[in-house]
Amino acid sequence: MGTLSAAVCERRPLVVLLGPTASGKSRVAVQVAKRFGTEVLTADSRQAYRGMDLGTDKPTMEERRGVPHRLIDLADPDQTFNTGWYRQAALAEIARLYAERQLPFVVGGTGLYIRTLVRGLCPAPQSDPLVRAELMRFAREQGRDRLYAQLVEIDPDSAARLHPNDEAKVLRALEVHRLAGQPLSAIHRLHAFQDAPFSTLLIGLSRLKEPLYRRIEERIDWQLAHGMVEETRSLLDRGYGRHLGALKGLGYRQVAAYLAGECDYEEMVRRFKRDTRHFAKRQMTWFRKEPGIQWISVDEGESPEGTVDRVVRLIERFLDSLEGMMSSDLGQQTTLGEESA
RNA sequence: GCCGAGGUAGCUCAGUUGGCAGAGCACAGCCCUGAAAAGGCUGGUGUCGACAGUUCGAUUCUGUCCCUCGGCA
Repeated sequence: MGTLSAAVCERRPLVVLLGPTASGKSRVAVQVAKRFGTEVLTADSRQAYRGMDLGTDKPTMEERRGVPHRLIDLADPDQTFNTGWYRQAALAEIARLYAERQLPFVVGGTGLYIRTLVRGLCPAPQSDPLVRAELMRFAREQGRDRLYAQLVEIDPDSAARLHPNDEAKVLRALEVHRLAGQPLSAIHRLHAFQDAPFSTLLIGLSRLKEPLYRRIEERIDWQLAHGMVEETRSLLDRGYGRHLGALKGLGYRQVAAYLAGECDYEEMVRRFKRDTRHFAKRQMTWFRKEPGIQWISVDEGESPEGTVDRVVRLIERFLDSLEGMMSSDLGQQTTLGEESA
């Protein structure tokens, strides 16, 4: 049975808990979800893959403590999970929760997924394997510069924005042009992340760099001690090759290189930790630019319960503000999150 | 103690036939609209071990000393 009033539910509230890897989101999230009698909607591009559990730091059944976790285990490692797929699945879960009068509570660190959930995804056509394969072959045979030259020709605005070496994005822009018959930059211009389908509260969990990096290393040591190498080996044995996007994720990539004899164990650990630190840094760069995040900085001494309380208070205040809104405010994005930004 | 090799960026090292020192990694900053844990861009002043000599000029050549690592004692 849900906890949202009809009035609040109509305003389509959406609460997001985000932060860099190893900031402690998952643990806090379970407690927060419990307090509001709701579920956890994961926003994590890697936890979407089945059979990739340890390496993606999926909470165990025990850790979930009876709180349903959604949007994980949606795809097999040889499928290409992506932003569009995620968004569609997430919107379906959110609609279901509203029907049950429950608060949608999104938790994760994949910045793009969160952004497209909160501000929409431009209506460009989804990726087409055939077109993509053809473009990749062109790039391989003719070189990146020739690929980029094509983009300069058909979509100079996108080309100006992208570096010739950024093959993945150059490829995508060419793909869209071919499928949609118009440049990606034109589609972006119309969209510009202007959708606001929800009244959103964004809560960010931050930690100082040093303690965060230490937590990252500790988690990796734990993962390796609890079967990370075996999990990777088992994926490879089942025929999921290293070229797959899923196997290019943190940890799996480094362990696979080690299993292939490309480096020794110690070097693998070093790279795993280093690349994860770099990733956390990139996440923070992304989140810093994201408007409206209300940051909670967690210091080392704080208990998880303390953090939970702070998050709960923010959410209660947010829900109260929605309760008090006139119906004419419907559809407007709340600015609660920007007050202390 | 003797012989050999070496002391240059946080680390590993390159280099300057004498002219304001440069790579990789680490680290830092940034970009991102269906691959996003992916992909991409940018950032190098450090008593060139110390002191003295030669020189217009020494991190580079010479001498002495200090330190590190091998080998022999």
